[in-house]
This record gives sequence, structure tokens and C-alpha cells, in this order.
Amino acid sequence: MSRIIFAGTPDFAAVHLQALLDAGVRPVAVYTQPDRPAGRGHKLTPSPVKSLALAHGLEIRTPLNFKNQAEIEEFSSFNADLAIVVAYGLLLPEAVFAAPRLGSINVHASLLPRWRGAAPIQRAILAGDQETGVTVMRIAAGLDTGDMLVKARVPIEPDDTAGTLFDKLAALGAQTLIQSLPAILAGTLPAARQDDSKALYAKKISKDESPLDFMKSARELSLQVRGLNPWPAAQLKLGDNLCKIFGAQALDTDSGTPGTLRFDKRGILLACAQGTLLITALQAPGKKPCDAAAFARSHQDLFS
RNA sequence: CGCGGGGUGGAGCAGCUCGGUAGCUCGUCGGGCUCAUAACCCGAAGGUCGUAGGUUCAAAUCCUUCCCCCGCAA
Repeated sequence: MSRIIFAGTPDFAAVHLQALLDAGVRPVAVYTQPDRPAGRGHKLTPSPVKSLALAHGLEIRTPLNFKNQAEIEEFSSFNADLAIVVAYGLLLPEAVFAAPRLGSINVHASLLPRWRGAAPIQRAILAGDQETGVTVMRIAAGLDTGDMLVKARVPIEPDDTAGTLFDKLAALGAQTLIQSLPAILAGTLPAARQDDSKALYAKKISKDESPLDFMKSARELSLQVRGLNPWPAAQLKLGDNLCKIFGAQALDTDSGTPGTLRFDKRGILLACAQGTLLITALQAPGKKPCDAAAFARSHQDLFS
């Protein structure tokens, strides 16, 4: 049995850890981010990976970073054959990622070298990509620049959101990892260099990107709605309500001065610089998500 | 004890400040109109007003308990 270290933090990573456990792989150690105050009341909350590891009684480490020698030595002391890193959230220095006998691999949610970095899934949707996927690669110095071992592709459907793609890619990534793990451990997989000239950086998503600007095209706004769903979600101010927009599609029809709001049976219509954005699902602050048409009917004074 | 909003027929909301027969826009069901319709007209059903207690002649409304949902912030 190979000795494997797993490092990861959010749900996307937890799916991979679960797949490993299901496949009978029990990591000798699990690295994840320390508990952070989160949620209402600022309660200290463990990461999804930590919760899962706890439930299975795995050895857990939550260093703040690998800047001191003691952390590096402890990592090495696990005598791992391989470290599997999935959305860990910490940069590993070479002394760490090169410590395992076979080095370290990473599962990344894009078709590298496109969308290196923190938010590959959202960036793919925001850019209007037709296809994305997962890449299993060796970890090297640099952000997601290592040699690629395996790729798996998946089309981005017109109704995909960052949320649905997250689910699809997590499942695909886990499956791809499990299938290729034997070959990786045997060292028989050829590695391919990334073409740096085609690299794109997937900048972290920030809430500054939420507001919908009707001076953009409806198509652009629809991508924004899908790419930011479920978090942080596109935002539009309707009266005094700064609403999250969870569902929308672009219509070719023009509907007057950009910014004009109307509604019909299908939902709320926002006139854009180009085309019309049909908003179908939203959430007002303090409320549950609801059908846009239902919201509109109850707030008719906001519409012309 | 981070800040804050909310729980009212199936959906989304109003009513609560200043207690007194539960309302609106939809949906559903029945009927009508129409070549036809998700349109229009007429009619109907459907609510222990989150929970428990208190004040009162009288509580959706005022006071207190508890449960649940959500936004901000992280």
C-alpha cells in the first residue's frame, strides 16, 4: 500500500478525498486550512476536507504555512510516496512538494494551461468558453505550471452555472484521479509540458464583480450571472433591494433605454446596451431565493 | 455574545407604528367568451397569521419563550 498525503480544503477537494477513501486509499496524513471564523456568529468552522478527515479518523495537519523548518520536516516525516493536492489554498515550497518519493500531483479544474490559478471554473464561464475540464499534473515551482499527466474534458452547457460545473468537475476530477492513480504510482504516465504562451490566469473572484451593468451586452451579463452563481452571485438593485440574481438569459430583442425594467410572465426584463436580459430567479436581502416573476408581481411599483 | 432582515391560503407580498369580521398580484378548480390561447370575463375552494405563554372584553397586530429561514461581514 502506497503512502499518500492528501492536501485540500473546500468541497471540491473533499469530493476527491471521498473518492480516494471509496477506492480504498487511506491517506497517512491530511493537510487542510486551519479552522476559520465563518458564518453567522463567526463560529470557528472546520474546512469540508477536515470534517471528512475527522469522520474517518485520519491524521490531520493544519499549518498556517510552510515557512518554518518544523512544518517542512513533519511533512517529510510521513515518508509519503506521493502527495495529492486539490485546492489546498497554500503554496507549497519545493522542499515540501518534492519530499514524497514520487513528488506531488495536483488536480486542477481547467484544461491547462488555460485558467491557471484560483478560480478556473468561474473564469471559464465568464469568458464564454464552450468547454472546460480537469487536468492532473505534477506540482512544480510556480502557479499551476507543472507538467500535465492526464486531462478530461467536459462541455459547458448553456444552462451551466459555476455551481453545476463545480459538481461536474469535482466528479470528473475524482474519477480521473482514481483511474490514473495506479499509473502515476507506477511512474508510467508520460508528462507533457504546458505551452506557456497559451496560459491564462484565472484571477480570484471578488464581490466587486457582482453588480450588473446594463451598459454591457445582455450576453455578457448572462455569463456574469452564470459564472458568479452561486457565489458571490450577480447583483442588481431593484428599488431598495440589492438582489442577488441567480438565473438569467440573454434575449436578442431590444427593449428600450438601457436600464429600463419591465416584467412579464417569464421574469424581469432589463434593457441593456445590447439586447435584453431576462432575469428568471433572484433573491432579495433577508429573503429566500424566488421566481423573478413572483417578485415582480409583488413589487409592481418598481417597473414601468 | 460581530451586524441585520424575515416566518400571513400552493407562490410572492401588504396588514403590525395607532389591537376590533385577513387583503393584493398570481396559481389552482369550475364556468363563460374566442378559430384559438399562457389572453380576457364570471364564480369557487383554500389560512391553527412559525411555536408556547402573557396582557386585554378583544391579539396577525402589544410583551416574553423557543424553533426555523435568510442577507451582510468573515
